[in-house]
Amino acid sequence: MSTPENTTPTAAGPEPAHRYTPALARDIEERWQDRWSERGTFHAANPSGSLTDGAGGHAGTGQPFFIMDMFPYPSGAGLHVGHPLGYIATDVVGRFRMMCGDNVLHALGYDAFGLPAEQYAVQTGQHPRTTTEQNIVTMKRQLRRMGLAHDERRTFATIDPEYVRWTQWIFLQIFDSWYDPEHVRPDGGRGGARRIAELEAEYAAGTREVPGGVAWADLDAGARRDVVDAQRLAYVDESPVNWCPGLGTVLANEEVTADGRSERGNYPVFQRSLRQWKMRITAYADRLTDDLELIDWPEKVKSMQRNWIGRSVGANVRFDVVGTAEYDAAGAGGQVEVFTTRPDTLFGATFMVVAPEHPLLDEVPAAWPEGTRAAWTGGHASPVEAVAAYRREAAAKTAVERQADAGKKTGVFTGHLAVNPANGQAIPVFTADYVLMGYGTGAIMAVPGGDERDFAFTQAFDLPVVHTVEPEGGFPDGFSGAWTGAGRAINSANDEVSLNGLGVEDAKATIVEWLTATGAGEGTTTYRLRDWLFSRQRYWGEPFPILWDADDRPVAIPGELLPVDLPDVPDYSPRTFEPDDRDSSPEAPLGRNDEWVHVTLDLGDGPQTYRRDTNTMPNWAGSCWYYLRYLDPTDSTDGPAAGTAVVDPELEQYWMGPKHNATSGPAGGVDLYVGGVEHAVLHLLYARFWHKVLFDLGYVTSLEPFGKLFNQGYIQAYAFVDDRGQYVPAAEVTEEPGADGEPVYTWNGQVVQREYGKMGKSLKNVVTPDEMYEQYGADTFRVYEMSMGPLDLSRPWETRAVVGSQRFLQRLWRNVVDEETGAVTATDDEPEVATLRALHRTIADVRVEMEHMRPNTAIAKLITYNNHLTGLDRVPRAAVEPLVLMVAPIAPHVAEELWERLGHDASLAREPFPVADEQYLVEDTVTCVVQVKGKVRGRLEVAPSISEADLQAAALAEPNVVRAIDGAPVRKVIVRAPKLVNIVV
RNA sequence: GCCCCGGUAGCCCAACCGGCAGAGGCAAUCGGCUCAAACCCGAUCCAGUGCGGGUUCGAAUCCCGCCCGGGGCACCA
Repeated sequence: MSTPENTTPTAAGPEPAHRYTPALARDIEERWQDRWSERGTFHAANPSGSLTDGAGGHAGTGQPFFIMDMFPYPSGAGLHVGHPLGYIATDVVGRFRMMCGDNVLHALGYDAFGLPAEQYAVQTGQHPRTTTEQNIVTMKRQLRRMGLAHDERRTFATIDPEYVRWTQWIFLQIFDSWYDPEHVRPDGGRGGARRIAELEAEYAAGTREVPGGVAWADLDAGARRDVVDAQRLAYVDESPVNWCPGLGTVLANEEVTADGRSERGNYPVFQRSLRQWKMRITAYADRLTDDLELIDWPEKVKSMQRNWIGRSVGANVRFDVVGTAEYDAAGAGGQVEVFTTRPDTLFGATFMVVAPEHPLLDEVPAAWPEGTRAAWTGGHASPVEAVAAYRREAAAKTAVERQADAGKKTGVFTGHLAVNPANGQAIPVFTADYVLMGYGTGAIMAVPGGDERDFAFTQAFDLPVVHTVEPEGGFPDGFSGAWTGAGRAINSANDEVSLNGLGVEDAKATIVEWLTATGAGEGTTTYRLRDWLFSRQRYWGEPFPILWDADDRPVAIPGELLPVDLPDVPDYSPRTFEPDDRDSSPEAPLGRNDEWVHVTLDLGDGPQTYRRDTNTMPNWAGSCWYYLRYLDPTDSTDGPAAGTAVVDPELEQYWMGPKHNATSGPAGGVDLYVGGVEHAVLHLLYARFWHKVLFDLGYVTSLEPFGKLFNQGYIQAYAFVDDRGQYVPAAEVTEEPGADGEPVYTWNGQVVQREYGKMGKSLKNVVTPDEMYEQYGADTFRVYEMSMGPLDLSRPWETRAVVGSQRFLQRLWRNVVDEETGAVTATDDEPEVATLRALHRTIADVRVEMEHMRPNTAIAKLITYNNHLTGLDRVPRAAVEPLVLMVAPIAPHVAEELWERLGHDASLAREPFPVADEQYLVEDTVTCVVQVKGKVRGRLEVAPSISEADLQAAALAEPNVVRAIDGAPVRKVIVRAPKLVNIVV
């Protein structure tokens, strides 16, 4: 891309003194940015407390409108032009809503804990707080220069001690809660978080049964705590977790990709059994799924969340196993429980499959039972050998290999036989890696007649197939395989129950009823979602506000002792390992400061020695609740609730409560949340979970944190590679048409190839906002970003096209100001009717486009109208002032400047957005298109009110139309007065 | 393999409930301004809507089947 920029005035050029140049734009922009700050123009007014608007008033009659951008991460690399797209978009919406009279709350904080900040600090050899704070300063400067209408009093960073305090406070609320599935919530729903004290009280009173059936009174203090600790929403648990040696920390499932690597850094991840903190997000699985109905989010993101939660309704069925080591002919072997979504096909279960890790396989028969077929044994002499070999093989397979083998069915007979509870048949139990230990019960009943995978397995292992569902009208000719579609049950009856003839849904209900009655199973629901692994072994995160006592049980640090600050440690870089060193173990950097770790405190029963928890929270913690901080960044120090809760309830209700304004839904929440789709299941799921806990505990009234979500597209860029595959600076590449008409790209005389993708340092194609401010000014940059296309679409950056936006603003400037003298040229003449028509048409259209977040088409209409004014000899003030106001949300600095020069003292930030006058929207005449057989043959200028009959007559008389009909008989005439007539001959 | 989004001029993109394929911008060409050029001003050029069917008086738009690009999920019982 060649960028022969020549917009900078040079000494040689006779540049008019008052032209809207980048230099003048800079001057105007910086001046207005200062004024906005000084006047508090964008201070959002709370209904009470110290945060008032710029004039010192509390929230008035305007409806509250809360806009948010996804939390930026202050990266050391600085911004490129792709980053601000969403910020400009929200700014445009915010400024527009403000001009429509809303009380707009828009601020921006910084998500500053986490791996990249830590890695950047380690690289540069400085403390992460130092580099992070520097990065924030840089980013703030870059963003301020863009003219964003943020309330800067409400900014913060997650690393601020006052912020950490509340992150830890919320953790303690979650720690102090358990989930009661029977609890009736304020919103009428069933199931919710309750305080641990209530659980203890119910145990003590005997109104709730203690797990294990013991009596509360018989338990000592330690045992009681164990009972309670196991039920907390934040709990410590020893279980298989994702251990990533390359990062030196454990990771949540959401942070591991499908092929078993870390999302960040792409290192291998291993399953290790470790004692770690978890959050009981699974308790909220139903609500997290169901409440998606209540919010205005892209369907794509909703489906990704539904998919991730993976609710699946079915039944658990228990099969007796008769082949256990201590074989008992009476059937006293163990039982294996399977999960199935198709209990109606139980009669077709001709074998069972358990995951290689299934505990049933810890003991298998010493010899193959009678009836074992050759294909089942894998050539092994005994089940013991066969199973051991297969388990070894499966364990050695990486997630990637397992992935690649999907579809190929491997497995082996375990020697166990199980009894199908429906028909009493003994069926073989196989182990195969297509059954996963981590889902359902780790065991399935295999129904090859109704499941493709099970059928594929029978093809490799010589197993019988029984169909239990027959499609309407019988199986197709020559059908063999699994029938997964609708139909009626067949082959499904025993002495007590018959499904035959029933449809799938009725059959499910009938068999579940029978299973429940006989005790062989019951209806159940499973989820793909697992509890959220919440601890990390890194330095740069929030410490857990938890102490471990002498008995190694967790104790909450009292609220008044928060925040727990990060200790100084000799080395804050994490202990990392060879990425494939699966036997390594995590080591928390916080543990390196002994003085910090060991504390003596009096928590009510005399001074005791405690050991601090040395984990840190994942960086999702800070972004789980930051939207609440914007509402109440000062802890309402002067309000009645003064710092007793994470947010003043009055403020939460005003800004976020259900139906807090005309467009807010039943769940309430942020009115517009803009960000990339990459957080679809991480941040957005975690934040919803925390919000629901806070709801249950009575701290918030909104059911959901984000009422409306919008995913913006990405700004992409071209990159160029030479013959050796090296990237060359994109800005220095020139483009020429080649011999075949295709463009040829050259750099320093050599031909290079063009690629399309991200903007990045290593791709040598970064364009920064600072360059744009320098070459064009912030307003031009904003107009260009907004005019490139619809907000939700990704599109390529093209620096040389920016000049179009600059020309627009220059023409607008010239329509008000004389370039030579600087004098205001707008006249007090009454605009002509044609101009008024154009103006009011523009107002009406721009309003619609702005309300639907389509700044690209709004800008197109503004340009059209501006071009109309350019064509006039003299531009009337009454024609250009509304244009200045309409431009203001998009190019606010130049609009403010023109507004002031036009003689207005006050900022236009809260000036009412123009309203169209209906009388200029009706046209004198409209052009009616006359089609003959769908082809345009003539046009008529007619009155808008023309009747269908008159229009038809006029159309049939039009000379071109008469010629086109050419005497053929008219069969039909379609009239859509006043715009269209179609004549069919 | 399944699901979602997209495909309109050389490029980025408009086109509301099916009704004239073009709002805007970039590039290109020509003209005006200029000693000349840039800037600026004016004008022009350019596609029949990825492909094939269907419905309709009429399809970019609705339906069916493909192709291409982007994204998500992927042995989930």
